[in-house]
Amino acid sequence: MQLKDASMKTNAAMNDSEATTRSASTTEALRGAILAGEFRPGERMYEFGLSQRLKVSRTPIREALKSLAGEGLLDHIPNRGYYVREYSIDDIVQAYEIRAALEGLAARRAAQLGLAAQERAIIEKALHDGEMFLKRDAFSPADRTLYGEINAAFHNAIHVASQSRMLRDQLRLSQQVAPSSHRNVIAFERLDVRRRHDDHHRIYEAILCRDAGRAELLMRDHVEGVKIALIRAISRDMLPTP
Amino acid sequence: MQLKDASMKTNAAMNDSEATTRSASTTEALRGAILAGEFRPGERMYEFGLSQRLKVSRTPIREALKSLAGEGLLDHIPNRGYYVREYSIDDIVQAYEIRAALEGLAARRAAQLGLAAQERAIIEKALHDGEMFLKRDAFSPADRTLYGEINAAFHNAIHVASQSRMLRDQLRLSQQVAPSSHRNVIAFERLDVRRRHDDHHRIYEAILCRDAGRAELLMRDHVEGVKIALIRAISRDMLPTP
DNA sequence: TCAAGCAATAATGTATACATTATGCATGAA
DNA sequence: TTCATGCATAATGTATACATTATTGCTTGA
Repeated sequence: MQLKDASMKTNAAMNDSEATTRSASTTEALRGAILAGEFRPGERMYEFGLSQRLKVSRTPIREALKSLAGEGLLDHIPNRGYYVREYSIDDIVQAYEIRAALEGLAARRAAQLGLAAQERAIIEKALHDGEMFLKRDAFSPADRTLYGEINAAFHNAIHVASQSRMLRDQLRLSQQVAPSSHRNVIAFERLDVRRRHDDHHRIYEAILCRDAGRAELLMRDHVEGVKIALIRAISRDMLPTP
Repeated sequence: MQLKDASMKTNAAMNDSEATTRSASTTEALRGAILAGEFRPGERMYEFGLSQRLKVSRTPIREALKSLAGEGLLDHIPNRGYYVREYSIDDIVQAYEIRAALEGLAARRAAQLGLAAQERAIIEKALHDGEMFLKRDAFSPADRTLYGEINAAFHNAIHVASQSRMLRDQLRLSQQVAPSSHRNVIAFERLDVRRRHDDHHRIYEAILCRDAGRAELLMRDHVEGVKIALIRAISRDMLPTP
């Protein structure tokens, strides 16, 4: 368990990570640890143990746990503590369905409202970076992270362009699923990446043309495509291990 | 302010409302009060004042506030307290867009998975109750609440039938918007209610036929229809008051 | 041998004291 | 007057003591 010390005052020099309160930095630390898979699904989160590890009292720990439960990362059973929420394969597939619907909506709104210059720049950079990426010979594990970032930049710009806080919040919830273990199941072959990247180009064009219906359709199909790829990858992995 | 005492042990006989902890009952009490419009949008929620009113210490109050912030009912500014979140008309319209997408998804899943006998029964009762309701001569304010319940029963049954906790959670978030004030703006004329109720019949048929695509389309259009009615009602109300 | 029940222990829930941060007002100088 | 400064006040943030609830393991009785 690699949790960093979340206390601030005791450490002379703070991280530049802008931690306002211990509650906030504890929340970030725990969220990161959960998403990084440092806790097993179903594992119980003991307040006292966490407070010792993070060098804070139980109070900010409890606040962090409550927040993370609200985000769906933990389950809370009164008088029985917090547990890392388990996401089944089916849950993750469902999350993609939800995300597909919401991303579609975001793309539609982005097309309706139009893109700001800065948003266009970010998207075009993401498209360019994607092209560079695809010129490589092979994809290392680190490359997956890299393309993940390029991909996130593209989608994030559209979320921002949708100009809807609620939509962004809901999208964040639908994306914040499945730590580590399940995530790497996703198929990551050249053809898949190529296809998804081409989707990005088409979606961007539709948004530029202010074709809201088309933007929504393409975006929704794009995310559904990832869902399908995931299902394919799973069923392929399942066959050898009956 | 009509907040009830949220403490349990001091009261000999508890409400049957199954309160497990003071945190939980406080959360319920505050959520209900906010949704009932007992706090004005933008109003600050002082921990100490609330703790006095609800006769509990600040600890459960703080837990409740954190939960409600996670649900989107409050905004939290570190070191500056919690505030009742303000939802603009545009926010509410956006919420309907999100809800339309998610309800559509729920209907699609319900059609794919099929309805259990109990779910069918609930939906048919809601359809029947709606018919009875429409036979009335006039609609009193109390009737709005009644039809609201019938409507909620119908939609809720489909949420359950979608068999997706995440979808239900996200739907709850998208519905838990706009207390009191804004909510009553919605057009509530016979033709509107008739139309929406007919939608329900058609949606149910599509689900029964396991026509997932049609169920989704109809449901989405159904909720979009409410959105349109809302926009119409607003622009109508706007004209007299420049 | 097994089940029921009862400590003992450990965890969560709650209250409260203390620490830190924001806010408003008074004071004083430009 | 106007603005800046600093202190008093009040609010939130944090730690901690105490209360309540779960859990565990042991004892006891059948």
